[in-house]
This record gives sequence, C-alpha cells and structure tokens, in this order.
Amino acid sequence: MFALIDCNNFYVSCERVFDPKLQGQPVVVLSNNDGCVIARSAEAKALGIPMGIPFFKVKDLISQHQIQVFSSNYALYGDMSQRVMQTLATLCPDLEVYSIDEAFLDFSGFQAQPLQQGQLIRQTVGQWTGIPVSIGIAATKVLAKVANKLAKQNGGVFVLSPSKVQAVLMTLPVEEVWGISSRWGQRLRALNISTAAELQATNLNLMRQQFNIVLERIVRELRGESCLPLESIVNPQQSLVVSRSFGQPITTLPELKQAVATYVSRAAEKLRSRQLTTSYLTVFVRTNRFQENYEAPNASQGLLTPTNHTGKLLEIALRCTESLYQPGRAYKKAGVLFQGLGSAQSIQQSLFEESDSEKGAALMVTMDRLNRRYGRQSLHYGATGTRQPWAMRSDQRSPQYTTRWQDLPEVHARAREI
DNA sequence: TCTGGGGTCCTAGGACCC
DNA sequence: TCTGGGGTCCTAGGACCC
Repeated sequence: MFALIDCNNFYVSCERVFDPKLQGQPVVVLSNNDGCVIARSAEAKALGIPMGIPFFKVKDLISQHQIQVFSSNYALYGDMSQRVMQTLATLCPDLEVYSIDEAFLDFSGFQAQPLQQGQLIRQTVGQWTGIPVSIGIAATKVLAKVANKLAKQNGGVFVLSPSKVQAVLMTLPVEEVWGISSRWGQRLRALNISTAAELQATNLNLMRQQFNIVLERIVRELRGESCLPLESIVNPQQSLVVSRSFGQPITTLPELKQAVATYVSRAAEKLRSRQLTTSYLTVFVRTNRFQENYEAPNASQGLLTPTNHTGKLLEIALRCTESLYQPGRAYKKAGVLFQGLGSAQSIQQSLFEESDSEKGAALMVTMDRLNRRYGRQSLHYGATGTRQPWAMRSDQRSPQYTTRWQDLPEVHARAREI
C-alpha cells in the first residue's frame, strides 16, 4: 500500500508561510525569467488563471483582481521542501522523495488504519512546517496519484480502497492518469479509450505493441498490480543541466560566451557540491522558438579525464560556443549539459592527459567556500562578465527567509497597555 | 514586446566484437 | 562472385514527469 503526499500549491504555500497576509488572497508564482505562471493559489485558480500560461497574457486579469505576483525563489522553496521531507521521514521510514513537493510512502505497515495515519501525517507536517498537504492512499503508485486528486476535494486525505476503484476510474479522463500526456491521450482516444476505466480494461499486449512497456505498466497499476516499487534509495544522478532564457535576446558572440560561461560556472559548482565529475559536455543555444527559422544547435565534446574544475570546463564550453555562433541570429536561450557523471572520489585517470592538479582542486575548494560565505559570484571567472545585461528577469522575488542571514524575518512585539 | 527549467526512461539503429 | 548469427555498448530522439 502506498501513500502519495503532495504539497498544495507548493510555491504559493511557501510564500504564505512568511507572509500570512497572503492567506485567502489570490496569489501566483512565476517561472524563471518571469515567463509563465507555474503556481496558483485556489483563489487565483477560481479567477481563471490557467497553469503554465505566459505571464503577459494574464497581466490584465492579474491587475484587475489585484492578484499578488511572485518571481520564483528556489532558495526558499528548496529549503522548505527539505523541511517537509525531513518531517515525513520521522513519521514513516520508507520514503521516496519524488519531486520538490511530492513524496511516496510505503504504507504497508499502516494497513489497519490508513486514514488515521494519513490524517496524523497531514496534521504534523502542517504544524511543523506551515505547509498544507494532501494525501492519497491506494494499492499502487498510479492509484495513489488518483487518490491524491480526490484528497484535494475531500478534506485532505483519501483512501482509495479496491471496492471504490472502478467507480472512480469511470469518471476520470484518460489524460489525468499519471504517465498519460495529452499526446498519448489523443492516440488512446483514437482507439476508443477515453477514461481511466477503459484504459484499465484494455488488452495489455495491444498497449505494449502500440505504445511501449511504460503504458503496459500503467494499465497493470490501474488494475491494482504494483509494478512501480518505492525507490527509497536515490539513484546516482546521470545528467546535470543549467540553462536559462535571456532577459533580452543576445546577438553578439562576446555576450553569448559570457552567458554560457555563467551557466558552466553554476553547473560546475553543482557538480562539486554533489561530489561529482563530468566526462561529456554539451553546449546548446536557441533562437526564439515562437518565431520562424527557429534554430537549436548544439555542440559536444568528451573529456579524456573526468573533471569538475570550472576553468577546464570553461575552456571546452567556450570553444563549443564559438563553433555554434552565427552572426545575425538573435539568441533567446542557452545552456550547458553535463553527462557521464561519476564520483569525484574515484577518477579514472587518462594515460594521455594530466589530471586536475592538487592546486586546481584547492582553488575550487577555496572559491566555493568564499562564495558560500560572501554570496554567489563573489569570486568568479572573468569569462562570466560583470554587467550581464542579458540576465533573466526576476522582478518580484521574495526574500530568502530561511537561507540568508540578511533576509531573516524580524518580529516586532509591543506590550499593550491594559 | 513578452511564452521556464531540470530531470528520467525507453527504443531504434549503428558500430563493434567474437 | 559467393559472404552468419548473436551479442553488447553507445547515442539520438521521443516520450513522460514536476
């Protein structure tokens, strides 16, 4: 038996913890670059703000209803996520952190009173972190996802017992099943499968032939046959991406190189903080994907010796960038992808290339330490530039209440005269 | 004018090996 | 001129997720 814990409107809820005036108010949180709406309070949903809509398309609606708007603040959301997950771990040891705002729990131990257990978890997380959660409980992960939807409409906790499954699936559009997107939904509808119940009843071999083993597993899970185990052991990471859209398009090579250098620096920092190295690097650039002549070229290079040294990675990435750049293009986005990740502790040395010198490694340690202490980018490579006019927009970011001393909330108390 | 970012898994096809 | 069968590894591309 599985439970899926899902934080309600997570990013909005994080903002509300530190600004209680936002309770009951319509609130939205924007994506990076203030591009799209990616979180909405219940009040904002009720006013008709769709998920994922470009901000500029709802600007009028937002000012008309005085909806509060926040740029995304991942330092805050990441830290709040950790607090929620730590709380869950104290209540149920078998835990899979599935995303920033979701976790699966193995509920086999609580089979006798799953509803009461769910309510206890919900109450404790609320009390310890201030984040409201919904909990769906069922025999498989896919069914727990369904149960979670119902929990949001029914007091926060819902147990989907086998006797209720059929009736619930009959009312559920096939695209709302976990793992079925609108694309697959269209193909399924063409086969006369439009509800979750019809998908559950379909032929397994047909699904495997027409789609793949992923869909076959989803059908089995809908039938109550568990195919997706709890993955409590974190798999080693396989790839790492840092990419951003630009606040304004880039047309010159020096600026493009600055942007790529900035993303490489950030990605190398992430590698080091996770004790990883990379052995394969890809740089990609993109023009505006909403215009004609959209282009998205990339250039890759393997490394003889895996590394996480910013300087070495910069050298390769900047060469790749030069090979990609075409004068006359307006670039809207760039990024760097590291693959072939491995442990920084056990580096396979190359016969033909010198490995990171001790000096180089010490430099990285020092740089990371200074930047942790004095703030990101306090010490950085010159290649990343200083002005960065292309930097992403983030006009309405809240303070880093929990991860930055200067941003710690202050509480003022005054004795009231009686 | 403006339209996000970071991941995983699966499959097909090519290169290469014995 | 004729020219097998079976396997692994790697990569690119397509699909999905939050």
